[in-house]
Amino acid sequence: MNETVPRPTLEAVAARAGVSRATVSRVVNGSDGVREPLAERVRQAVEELGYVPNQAARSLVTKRHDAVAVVVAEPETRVFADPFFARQLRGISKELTAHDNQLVLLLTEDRDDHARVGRYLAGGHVDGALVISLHIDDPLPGLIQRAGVPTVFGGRPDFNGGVVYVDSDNRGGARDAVRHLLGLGRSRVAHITGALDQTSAVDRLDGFRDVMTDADPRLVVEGDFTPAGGERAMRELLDRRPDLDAVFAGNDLMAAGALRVLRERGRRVPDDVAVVGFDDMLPIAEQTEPPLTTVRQDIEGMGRLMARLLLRDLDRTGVPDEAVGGGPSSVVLPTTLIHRASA
Amino acid sequence: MNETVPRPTLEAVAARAGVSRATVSRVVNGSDGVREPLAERVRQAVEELGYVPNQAARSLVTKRHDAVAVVVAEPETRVFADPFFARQLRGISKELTAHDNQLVLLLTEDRDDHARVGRYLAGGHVDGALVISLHIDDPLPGLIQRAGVPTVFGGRPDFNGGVVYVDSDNRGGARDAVRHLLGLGRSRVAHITGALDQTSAVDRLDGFRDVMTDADPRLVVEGDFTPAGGERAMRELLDRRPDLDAVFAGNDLMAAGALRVLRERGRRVPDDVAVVGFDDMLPIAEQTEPPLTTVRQDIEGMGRLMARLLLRDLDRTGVPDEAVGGGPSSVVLPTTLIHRASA
DNA sequence: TTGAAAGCGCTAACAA
DNA sequence: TTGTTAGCGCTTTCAA
Repeated sequence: MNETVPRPTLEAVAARAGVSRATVSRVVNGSDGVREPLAERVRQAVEELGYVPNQAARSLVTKRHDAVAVVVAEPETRVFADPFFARQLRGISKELTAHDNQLVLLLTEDRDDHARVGRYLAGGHVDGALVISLHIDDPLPGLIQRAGVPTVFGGRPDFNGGVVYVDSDNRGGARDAVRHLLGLGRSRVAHITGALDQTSAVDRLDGFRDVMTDADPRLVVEGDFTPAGGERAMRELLDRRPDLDAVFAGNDLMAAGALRVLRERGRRVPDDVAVVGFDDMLPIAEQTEPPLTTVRQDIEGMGRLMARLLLRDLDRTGVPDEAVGGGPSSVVLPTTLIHRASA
Repeated sequence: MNETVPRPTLEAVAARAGVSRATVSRVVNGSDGVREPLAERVRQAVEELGYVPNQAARSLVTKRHDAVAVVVAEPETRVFADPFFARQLRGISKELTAHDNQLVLLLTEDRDDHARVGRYLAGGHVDGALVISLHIDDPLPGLIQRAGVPTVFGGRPDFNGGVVYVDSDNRGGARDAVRHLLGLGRSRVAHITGALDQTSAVDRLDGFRDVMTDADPRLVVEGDFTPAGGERAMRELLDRRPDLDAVFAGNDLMAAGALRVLRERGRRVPDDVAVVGFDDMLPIAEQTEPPLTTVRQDIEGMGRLMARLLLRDLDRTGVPDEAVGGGPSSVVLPTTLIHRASA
């Protein structure tokens, strides 16, 4: 099972084709300036020998790796249950693949992993980093900054400073959701927040408060983005304010949990209680009972955009940021309210 | 945002510590044979300069990368909805991390990606590969074999040949599930299979048939491992054989879908129809209504074991397999029936 | 125990 | 257009 056959080198190809290493290198890298008959001979030699360039040697001189680290800063087990992560990853992967970049996945389980990640990024294995699912007060951004690696964050970080991030308009989306509920004639609108150590949850809560300026504090319960958390929160809300007539949940998973509790308690949705979620996570949002009205955000698109911004930045090799207008800037993507049966 | 500061090299550290490059290299790599005072001086220089070894240069000479590719051969969107993937990945990541190996993730979206993956593996970027979620007739194993990269598969491949894999005892687990249903006095036991282009689904079906040797073919419907597929299959089963009194679903997600349909059709679980799943995917299996009796497999453990087998193989550098007993061999992990309320 | 020197496989000036 | 040559930063004999 061990690899034993030594791979052919540029040298070997050159010898076989009867040219110099430089010529082979040119052909292999698609730079022009090699006359066709020669190029063809080289290609044939490459083919015959099954030559594949040694990436380490190439990186050593080019200082490029065509690889990007994706750091998933999720110390909780949420990453298991929440398809959000997989979807964003898929978007990132697609975009990186389309530009021939490799994805090096760095999963950080706990704080100990941070040092390892910092070391890895500082080690110059990758050209850049994408950080998703960052939590408030996470030391990761500091480490990354110190490592000096170009980075794009998924979701607004909890500090300011010239970092680039891609996020959805969480606050605006939340406002839309709540306004929709008010438009339905509801007045006692509750909110189940996400985990408040993430800015997305904080921003959605802020959006809720923007509209419900004088909401009873008992109408807001902190959840954790999981279905179980949604159930727990819903129970608490019903206990505190049995007269509530609408719920805005911080994501669809929690909304699904809330729907279960409402059914269990005999409340009809949307007649007694209208429910709006966030994400439009399919197929979940379509399959709840009743199907969920929710705020759509394009999770895969966010992933793709993150990768695109990073790659664009990486391509401007050597050109100082000032010369091209300050580098890439953060993007906040719009959300859309999707009307289904729950509100 | 672009990296501009050149990293310090071994040379720089050597100069600062007043020693040769060789000595620095020895200290950095923890090989003994450097006297303490000198070693200390080197360590200090490393610290002051913030030196981190250049992995490309190191790989060029050692031919090691301390990186492993994880190939997810999932062309469907199932990877989004099914936590199976994330869980196995987490196990792999933990084990690799514990041994200071990096995880390079290769997501293959469609057949076109195969060539890319083959090229990557052949390119000698990684020391080995882990392949999960392989489908029957997938050309990937062939490509990988040609690339000559040590590989461990997650799940039994659909061909024989000296490949190493880690799998659960799908067939045995299925038998346990069906026998449990029979033990409950059920006789008209149906089976919702997984996607039959994966050996895990085939093996579970075989296990079902081992016990239900003369089952009505109408009691078997092909599903696809998704909740929606479970619903569809359950509807079809009820239409075909309204008198069925038990269902063994190929995984918990489908079981959850089946439970929804049973409730919708007014069948009580387990009174009218007993249901058993597969995976013990938490929290799903615990939160269905009623909680799911299911066959547990240790998904994360499988991931960890795959990584361990690969790394063990990798460590035997240069030693021919014959000398150490034929290399690692495949492992089939036992399953456990978990009793909850659904059967 | 330490250092000098060769060379891993490649790219990129520079020359021809 | 093609070839020659000098490294990229590191490990690893081999000598001292």
